[in-house]
Amino acid sequence: MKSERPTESVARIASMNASNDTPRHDPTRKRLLQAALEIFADKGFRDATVREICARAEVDVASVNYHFGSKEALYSEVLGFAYREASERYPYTKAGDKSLPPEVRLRHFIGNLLGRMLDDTYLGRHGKLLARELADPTPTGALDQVIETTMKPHCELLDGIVAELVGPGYSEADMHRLGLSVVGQCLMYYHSRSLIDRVYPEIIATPEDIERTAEHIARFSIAALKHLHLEKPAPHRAG
Amino acid sequence: MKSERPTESVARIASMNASNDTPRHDPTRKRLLQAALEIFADKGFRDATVREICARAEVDVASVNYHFGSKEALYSEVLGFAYREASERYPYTKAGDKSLPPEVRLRHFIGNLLGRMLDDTYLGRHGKLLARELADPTPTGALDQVIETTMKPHCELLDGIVAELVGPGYSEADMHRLGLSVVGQCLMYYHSRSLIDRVYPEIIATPEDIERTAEHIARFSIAALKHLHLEKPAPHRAG
DNA sequence: GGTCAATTCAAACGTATGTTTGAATCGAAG
DNA sequence: CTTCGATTCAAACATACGTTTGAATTGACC
Repeated sequence: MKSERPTESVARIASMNASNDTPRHDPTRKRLLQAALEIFADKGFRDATVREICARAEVDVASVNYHFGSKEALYSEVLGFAYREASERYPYTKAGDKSLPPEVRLRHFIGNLLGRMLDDTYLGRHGKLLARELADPTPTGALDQVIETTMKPHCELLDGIVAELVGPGYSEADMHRLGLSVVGQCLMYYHSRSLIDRVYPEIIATPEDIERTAEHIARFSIAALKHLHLEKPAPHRAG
Repeated sequence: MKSERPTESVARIASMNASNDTPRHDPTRKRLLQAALEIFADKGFRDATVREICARAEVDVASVNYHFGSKEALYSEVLGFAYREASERYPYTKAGDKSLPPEVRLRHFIGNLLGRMLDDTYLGRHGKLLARELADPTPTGALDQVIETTMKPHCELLDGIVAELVGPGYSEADMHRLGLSVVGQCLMYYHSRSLIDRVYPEIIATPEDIERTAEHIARFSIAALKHLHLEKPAPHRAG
């Protein structure tokens, strides 16, 4: 038996999205968003409980239903919020600045992306939440919107940089594979952190190590892109 | 109030591990392992339920406790089983054959690793389960053993190939970063599958596409490794 | 056939969790 | 001060889920 309240809350969320984040003074809601971001990033959607989020936000468990309508709707809201905040903390303006050489732009892109994954301050949670959602999308359907509105433009930005570095003569699919080869090197530092911490803990142990890693990824990628034409595809393999 | 049964089951599991997989005719247990592998790979540890696993295996829910002691112990067993089976399906013998050139060996390594991630037949679940565990380790502690006994040797194998291709003059940490740059390109095809399917679905849509992707990763990596010495590290960045 | 250990079974148990409910409280406006 | 909508609250609800329990069944051995 659903009361009328969730419908009202859902409508409120819809108007929030449509108005592109109208400023609101609503301390409870803000506290919930912040607490949820921390706990969802840490534990994922399934393991995070409404009770734990509300305890951290110091509000009553019914508040999630009142302000957001459901745990899922809260998660969707948090995901969008996370992406917007990560973009502020790690902006892509230099990567998008076409007056800079493509090598420099690529370095900025990689530094930003890796920073989001590995920043252990409170803002690193945004990147972590996104990486987690990519690896195991929640049934909320929130990922589709985030990909369309924000991640896709970043993929296109990277495709442009890659195209300048590698030169002409590659299919569209291969151009995409090139971009993914760059991005994959960064994302694995989140997705395979458990392996890295056990096998090679020294390489991202400190902020300096992280910077060295970003520089290494940039160097590896630039070397690959500039010299790809020298490596011929291998002959087709049987079976 | 714990009965004596779990202790007995745990001791049985320990002797299984110690004896290096003594052959056993135990249809219920086998059916549970197989069903659990499928469902754990698909849904992860938390979302998979004992009831669903038992339904698929067509056994009673108490069987998990009887044969394995707990859901966690079942998962640990499945993880080890998954890794052993994946190694049979995608062996690393050619990648480890030092009579072959390092380029060829790297191609085999990458083809194996990517195949595990993207094989949609029943055997692909092994790689998927491992990738999932890497991204979000379960509280079972099972990952430590799998990493020590099997994944670490594969990392070392790759480190050897990389060393031959890149030549001397790099620190140990940088050698590790190089290996990870290769592995990361493969792993992202699992971990970021949700993004790829939405943004660039065409690049791993068919088995032929997957092969092209493996070839691309090999080519990118070989180009990078062979020409890394031509790319100087960028100057230190402020802030 | 009887005995005994192993195995299976359905029901029960104890705990967890998202959601709902109706009352109480709060804050703004008249 | 009263009214009214918004918000918060604690308790309850309905469902889910890993685990336990004691009885029933099975299979091997004598």
